[in-house]
Amino acid sequence: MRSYATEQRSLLSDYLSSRPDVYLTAMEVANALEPKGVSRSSVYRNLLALEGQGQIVRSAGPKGETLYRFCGERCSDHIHLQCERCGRLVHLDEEETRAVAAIVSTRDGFELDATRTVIYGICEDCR
Amino acid sequence: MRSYATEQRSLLSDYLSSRPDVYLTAMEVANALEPKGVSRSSVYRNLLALEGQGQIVRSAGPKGETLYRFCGERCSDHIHLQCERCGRLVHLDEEETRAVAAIVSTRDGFELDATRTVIYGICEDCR
DNA sequence: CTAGTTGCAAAGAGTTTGCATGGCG
DNA sequence: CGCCATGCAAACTCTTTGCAACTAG
Repeated sequence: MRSYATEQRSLLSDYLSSRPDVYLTAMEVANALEPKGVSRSSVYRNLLALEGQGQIVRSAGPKGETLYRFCGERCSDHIHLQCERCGRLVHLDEEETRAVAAIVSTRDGFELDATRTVIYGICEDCR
Repeated sequence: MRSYATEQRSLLSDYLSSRPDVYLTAMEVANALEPKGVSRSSVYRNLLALEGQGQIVRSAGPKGETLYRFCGERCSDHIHLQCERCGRLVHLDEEETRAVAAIVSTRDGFELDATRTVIYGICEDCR
């Protein structure tokens, strides 16, 4: 099953990649693209597809809202921190990520999934 | 505003505390307690209340489902690991948690929120 | 008594799906 | 052309809310 390069897909990709490091709800994306002629269902269908391809990461906010974040290739190899107050996202570097991985591996040989893990806290500016 | 000790609340607390370290959806809880005579709305209302009191932690699964987990007092001082495959929950000890906190604090003075943070990965048994 | 709590049913929010139309290749 | 993708609207799921009846203190 091949896949077609449609106008809507390209608009969606453009929008997401223009907002890296920001967690967006499907609704925000849909509202942003609706004026450009992308239907709600296409947004949902394509967000799912992009998630399957690993181009965006699906996660969830403290209240359970589903959130999507554009994910450059290079984001799969490190953990992210997120400030619970301002939402700022910080990318740990590979060395820091390895250090965390080392800690968790001492427990049941736990193998860290950096893609899915987000460490929450409060950044200095928000304190 | 004081609070009444009702039959429904006690059933809910009993049920939750009998299942520590397990993430439950509100629906699972509601289905389990419905036969005992607790209505769905009471389950939702009391889960919210318990979350406010810090007795349970609300989080979200990979697909965005809202999950609740009973949280003994002692769980607020350390991070949890969760296996993405079997769902097993591992409690890091305070020393390990401090080590992670130290790593993230080098970034923007980021102050770890151990209550909300869950590190995902795959446990040894599941590999 | 009297304020907090419950159950029900209806309303809401967010997401998914069926189907006919349209567009990429 | 053939197949995939789109748009629309209806269907769905999960959660919240209004209101009258109920109950703990």
